[in-house]
Amino acid sequence: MNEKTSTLEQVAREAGVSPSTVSRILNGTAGVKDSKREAVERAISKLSYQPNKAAQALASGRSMTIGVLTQNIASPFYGECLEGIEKGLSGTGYTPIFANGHWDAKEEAHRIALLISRQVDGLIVLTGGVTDATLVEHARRIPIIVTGRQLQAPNLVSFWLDDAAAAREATQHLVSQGHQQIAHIAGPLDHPDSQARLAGYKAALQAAGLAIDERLIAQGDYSEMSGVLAVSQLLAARVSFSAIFAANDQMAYGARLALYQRGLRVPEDVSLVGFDDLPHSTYLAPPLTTIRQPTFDMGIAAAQTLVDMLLGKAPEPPEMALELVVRDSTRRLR
Amino acid sequence: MNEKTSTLEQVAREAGVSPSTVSRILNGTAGVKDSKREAVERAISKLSYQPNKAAQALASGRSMTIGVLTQNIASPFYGECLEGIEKGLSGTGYTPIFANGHWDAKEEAHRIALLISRQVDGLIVLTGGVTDATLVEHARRIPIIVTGRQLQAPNLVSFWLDDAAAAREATQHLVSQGHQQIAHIAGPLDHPDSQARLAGYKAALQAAGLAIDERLIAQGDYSEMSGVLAVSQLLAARVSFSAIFAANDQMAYGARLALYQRGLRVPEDVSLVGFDDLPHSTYLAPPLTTIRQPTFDMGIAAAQTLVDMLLGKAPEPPEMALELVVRDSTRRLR
DNA sequence: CTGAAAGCGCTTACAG
DNA sequence: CTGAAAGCGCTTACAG
Repeated sequence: MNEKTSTLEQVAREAGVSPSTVSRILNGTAGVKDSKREAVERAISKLSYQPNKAAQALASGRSMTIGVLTQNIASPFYGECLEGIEKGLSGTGYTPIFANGHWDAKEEAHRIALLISRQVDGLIVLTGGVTDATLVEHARRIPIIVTGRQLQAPNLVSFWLDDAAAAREATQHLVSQGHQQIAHIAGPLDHPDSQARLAGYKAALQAAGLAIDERLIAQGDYSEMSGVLAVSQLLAARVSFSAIFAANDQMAYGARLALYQRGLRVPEDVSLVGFDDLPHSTYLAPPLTTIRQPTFDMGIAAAQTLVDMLLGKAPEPPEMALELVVRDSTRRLR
Repeated sequence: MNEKTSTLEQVAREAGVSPSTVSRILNGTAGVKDSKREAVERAISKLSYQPNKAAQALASGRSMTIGVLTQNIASPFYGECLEGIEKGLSGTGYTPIFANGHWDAKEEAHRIALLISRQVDGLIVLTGGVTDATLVEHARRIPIIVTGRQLQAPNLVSFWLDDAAAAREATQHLVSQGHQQIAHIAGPLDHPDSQARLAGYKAALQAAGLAIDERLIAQGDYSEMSGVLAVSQLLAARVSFSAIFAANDQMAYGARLALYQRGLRVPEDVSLVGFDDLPHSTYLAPPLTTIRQPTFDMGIAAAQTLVDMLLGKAPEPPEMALELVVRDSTRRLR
């Protein structure tokens, strides 16, 4: 064990050329006589040479890596987006490096600093609580894409979606089906998107001339378990409702289980709407009506936009939107 | 934009000491007079200095990173394990770097080579089709942990669980509830674990003196959709069954939806068992009886064992086992 | 306890 | 088209 790997210098010696030439062949910089190229390629495969990325990064000043800050790699919500980023980066020469912020602004700032000390050439920040100021500061050194907020700054592009409008549309969908008693399971209120979804819910009720009853608003934290508890809370309040709009799919899953355990059928007794359209939502029984987030496409777009910036091109972030997907968990009130 | 970061040399100048001293303070190597330490620490925070990891890796020969090869970061199955690895590594100074193999042996080998060229100090390989020989070869240079196979080699530790025994237990559970017509939804048969689970299913039937009816074995590919299709296929075969054992939870989810769509209740009409115990399975309606994989714990163990190897300690991989978790999707046949 | 110096494995102006 | 040389930002024997 602990064998040494071969170096560029050994390849050069083996091929009878200078290290500079090997480097140029490796990087496709400048033309090189065919005979030498072949000799070098033979030497490379003979020694099964792999360039040392750390040395390349140090010498060139570019690591060819992109830092990606998520909150929680294991969450189904981020998974889709990471796949998109990987896809968007494939073929560009850049490799993603993932880090977890764990929904903690301090931790996020720390992880970003760590990514930067790893010499990432660009940064993709997926939501989170790190301050705008921190991002703007980092953008002075490397290009940044950030999702889930609106932020204007040089060398930084933000992707933002209108959560309030989508929440309003989701609620409006229930209203249009004749529901008048519509409960809401809110997400953590320190998340801007939870606030927006709650606001959209209220706006839709008001627009329909329906009263907002605080007893029909339960507080969750985006976890499945909190969806279960929210339904208990709602039922305990003894204000009847025929529909629930949950601020994310995971809480909708929890709500669905809680209803099931109490013998309440979806959608016969209670219509249910989620938010996110996680991959699993199609497979819920019944399939869940929800707001589709373009997470995968956003991952692709984030990657491509960042690469454009790295290449000095003007970034052209595509338009993306949230959309209501009607499936079987909602039905007209009879 | 493109500001320069500060370097160790600048810190040294600012603090009025030599670069060597700054380096020693950074690494805790050798003692240093308090007055100098303070001066250096002041300089570091004044310049908000962050060491360049690429340079550190090059100079020291250690990158303090661990390569982690998964098949699919976005899958709920790997997510848990990655969380475990992150947790097991936290506080050790090592950072994980994730790569996706996409269930393609060629791609896996390529990703591993890429991780190694990134100078990772160790490797964790989560299942996959890369050959034993490739792993053994790489283990000559860096320590490796591999899951999902039994492999003996120097500088390499493998974690293996007895899928066949667990599948047998799952099936036996159904038998003990009086089920005699038990269907199986198999996983992709080029996966060793799918084969083992199928074998365990058959073994349990034989042990119970029940016939193996090939019409009750449907072929899936571990995806939810294939679970949906498998149920169609099973139903089309017109051989009655009162229970289904799916080779993974995702296919069980698909099966659950397909049964729902046909008006078949779980567990009243059909009992359902999965395999994996994904986080979501607790929230299925009804909560799914399944085989629990210690994915999170395995992630922790993989990380700790690898760090032990890196520290020159004798690795002591803990014992881990699969276990049946009985929830509400199975019931005694009446 | 501390510094000067060599070296890690590359890239890239600079010459030719 | 190609090579010699300097340099990227660190670490670490080697001296003292």
